Amino acid sequence: MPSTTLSVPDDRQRDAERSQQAILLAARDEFAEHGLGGARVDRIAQRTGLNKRLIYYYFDNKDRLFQAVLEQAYSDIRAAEHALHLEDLTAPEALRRLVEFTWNYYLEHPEFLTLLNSANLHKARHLMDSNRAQQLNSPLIDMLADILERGRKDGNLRGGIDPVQLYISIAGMAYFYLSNNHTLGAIFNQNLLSPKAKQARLSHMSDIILGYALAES
Amino acid sequence: MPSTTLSVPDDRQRDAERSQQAILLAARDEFAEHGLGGARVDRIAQRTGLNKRLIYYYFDNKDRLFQAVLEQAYSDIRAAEHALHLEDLTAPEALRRLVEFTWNYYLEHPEFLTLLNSANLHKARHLMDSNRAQQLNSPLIDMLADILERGRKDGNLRGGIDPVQLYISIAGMAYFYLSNNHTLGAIFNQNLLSPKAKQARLSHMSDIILGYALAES
Amino acid sequence: MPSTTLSVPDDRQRDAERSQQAILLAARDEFAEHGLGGARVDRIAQRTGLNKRLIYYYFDNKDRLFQAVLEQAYSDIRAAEHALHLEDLTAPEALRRLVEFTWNYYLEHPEFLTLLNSANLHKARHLMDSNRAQQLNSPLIDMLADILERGRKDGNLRGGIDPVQLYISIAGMAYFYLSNNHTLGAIFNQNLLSPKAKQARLSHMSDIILGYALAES
Amino acid sequence: MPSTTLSVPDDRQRDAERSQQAILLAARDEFAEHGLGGARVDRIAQRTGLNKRLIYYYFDNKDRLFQAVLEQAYSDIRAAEHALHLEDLTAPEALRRLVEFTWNYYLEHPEFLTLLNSANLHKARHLMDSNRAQQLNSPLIDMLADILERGRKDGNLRGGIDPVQLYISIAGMAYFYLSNNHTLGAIFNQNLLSPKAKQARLSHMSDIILGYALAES
DNA sequence: TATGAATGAGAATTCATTCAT
DNA sequence: TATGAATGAATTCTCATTCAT
Repeated sequence: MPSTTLSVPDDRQRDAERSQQAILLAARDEFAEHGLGGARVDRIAQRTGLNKRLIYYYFDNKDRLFQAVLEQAYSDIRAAEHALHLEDLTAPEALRRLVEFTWNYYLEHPEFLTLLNSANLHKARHLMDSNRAQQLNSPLIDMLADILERGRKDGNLRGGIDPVQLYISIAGMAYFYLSNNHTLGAIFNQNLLSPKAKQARLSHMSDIILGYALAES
Repeated sequence: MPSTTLSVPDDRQRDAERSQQAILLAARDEFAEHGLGGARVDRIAQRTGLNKRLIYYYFDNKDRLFQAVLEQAYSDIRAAEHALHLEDLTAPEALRRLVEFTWNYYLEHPEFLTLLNSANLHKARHLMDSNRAQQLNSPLIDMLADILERGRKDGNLRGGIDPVQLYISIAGMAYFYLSNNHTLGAIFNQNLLSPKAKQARLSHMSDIILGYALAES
Repeated sequence: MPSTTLSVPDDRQRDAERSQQAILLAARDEFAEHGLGGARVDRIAQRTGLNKRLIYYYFDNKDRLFQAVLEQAYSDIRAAEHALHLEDLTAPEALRRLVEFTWNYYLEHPEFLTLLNSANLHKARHLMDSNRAQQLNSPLIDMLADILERGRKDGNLRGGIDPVQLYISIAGMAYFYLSNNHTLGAIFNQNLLSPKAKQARLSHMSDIILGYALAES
Repeated sequence: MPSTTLSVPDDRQRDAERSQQAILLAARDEFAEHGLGGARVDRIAQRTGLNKRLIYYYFDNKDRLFQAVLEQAYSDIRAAEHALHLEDLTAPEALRRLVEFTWNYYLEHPEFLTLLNSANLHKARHLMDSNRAQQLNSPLIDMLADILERGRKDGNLRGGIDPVQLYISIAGMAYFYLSNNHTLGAIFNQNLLSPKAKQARLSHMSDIILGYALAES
């Protein structure tokens, strides 16, 4: 009567897992498109093809579903950050790589940006209620601190750089450009997402960050 | 004895104007707090003390009200930008002043940040439908281009800097810090809005921007 | 100081009269197009170019306005009926003339049909509340009775025809065709209002009525 | 023991069907009493005892509900027409039977008349949007054409009668009397719906129609 | 006479959520 | 686990009507 249930999930469990993932994905897209207030549980159900009732079965209510989506989003980006392996590069190369990574991740995960906007509109309440809080902690800050320290020692980065400030600046330069691309595009009357424009933005960001961090020779 | 009648609007006009302004202010706060989807017309009416019907009388529907709020927000920041008079300063000083202005404006007008987030969530549709579009155009870009050109000529700023890229970077560094301060605060477990933290952020931003723009000596 | 006011209306009175007529006309069209429940006081005001408040000033409320419109509509058709002078014709010609008149009046006053529909939807309550009730009484019934009697005496119409029944039949054959032309057109998939179709309808109606009323020879 | 399951729908299905029918019936009465513009969704819900939300669940909005009501009304009268079996009668008898049927159907289904009025007020838009359009097509026209042809061949009906014109005349004579009975009653100051009056009306209609259609001997 | 501003009661529609199976 | 039916509480928007001048 025991117990292989944990290691060998039966079909029902696999279906359950699959349903939850489908809901999570559909909810992520819905919340990203419409925000928390504009998202519709009905639409999420439609997106999955599953019954609306199931959403409540697995996630209790809309707010908890949003919380789960946020947790997943953070979990995803943390996994990507872990895969970076900046420690194998010189400090300046690592810094450049970090700028590239940030830019590309935001570019490839536009939903992440709007989800964060929504989370902040609600004063990060959903994150603070989360008990998977540990996954919020970015390893990047420690990695960045290491890089900065390593660069300082090697003499190819200047000293005295605050890793948190630098991280926020890198993220901010990418984030603002992409998150606000619609209003910026309207104001400047130009397409900020053409391949050329995207390339130019990354160059500019790298120039600024490395211009700031490189040791003066 | 006659004739100040032109400069002194009668009560009716004044009331209409006043009512519209009151609605606009209340709506701004409501939209800023809750986003477009989360805002409630009822609450806006309550905030003004006026009848809900009046909101529809003057603004037709929630979307047009949001549009009017955005127009006002842009109109306000453009007015502040006009008052800057950067042309009286040296190029490096003007640049530093611009960074400060951006930072302080966002700090003092947190509603502006969330309004822009909402506008972008809706793909800037409300701005594009606006026929007060000219007020979107920031004079800052031209001012910044002038500064950069002046600095290059005077030999105290490096050449080849794109004013649009630089503007977005300045704005982005301030915007991201403030707009996302709740999630960032949760992640870093620190208060980003203490006086000290705010001072540190402004210093960092100025350092980065000026470090990038100053001519190498 | 005295008194020509009754016979020589001053400008203000003329304006007042003109405003009331404008409202009445606009209201007639609005009620005819949308029915009593679907009519909008705002739209009536817009149609006149006058202020909405004026409608209430002159007509108290929407129901009384509808009542006034109905009274006017009956007054108009009674005036047209009075102008018929059927007494100058032989009985069969008078009958044919009456069929023609009915058909043409309905054709030229489509609003009359929908107004009557609305009046009946409300169980003629507005007419019964009217104190201009006398204008409801159609002279046609008496005229028709005279014709039928005259024809019987002259031997060119059969006897024993009830004028009320005949009147309702004439009216009904015209009314139903025109009032229900949209649904009939949809069912029969043909245009009932082409010149040819209208001509055919009038012929058919005359045939039926005269076929019924003419004395067998 | 198994297997009547196919013929006996389970409770859920039965309830859904029953709810929809209840809504349809209540809506029919509400629309018939007040017209489309005057009908209230709230009242329809109250009439059914069901939740108002359910109306939208099944019928989307008020206009589509009205459309469904119209479709049902047409479906009902078509079913009654199908049950007539006029082909077993001689042509004159069939014609008389048709007049009687029309009169009695309108008399027993007064809601049908006001529903049609409303449909026409809206220019039959709801019917034209219906994709159950085939149920609009009355078999009566074909039946009537057959009768007329049969009568002509048998020599007991005159030739050259247009079935559409005749159908509209029969319907119109009944419709107008009943649909406008309130205004007619007010004008003629008599009760048009007393048993005697109803009998007289049917006689008159039959006289007119048969007088018109019978072959002259 | 005429008008723009303002309102309360409602009316259609929506939405998150629960029921029953 | 999964689902269609059902609901109460909003929520946006409307409408006839009145206020104040």
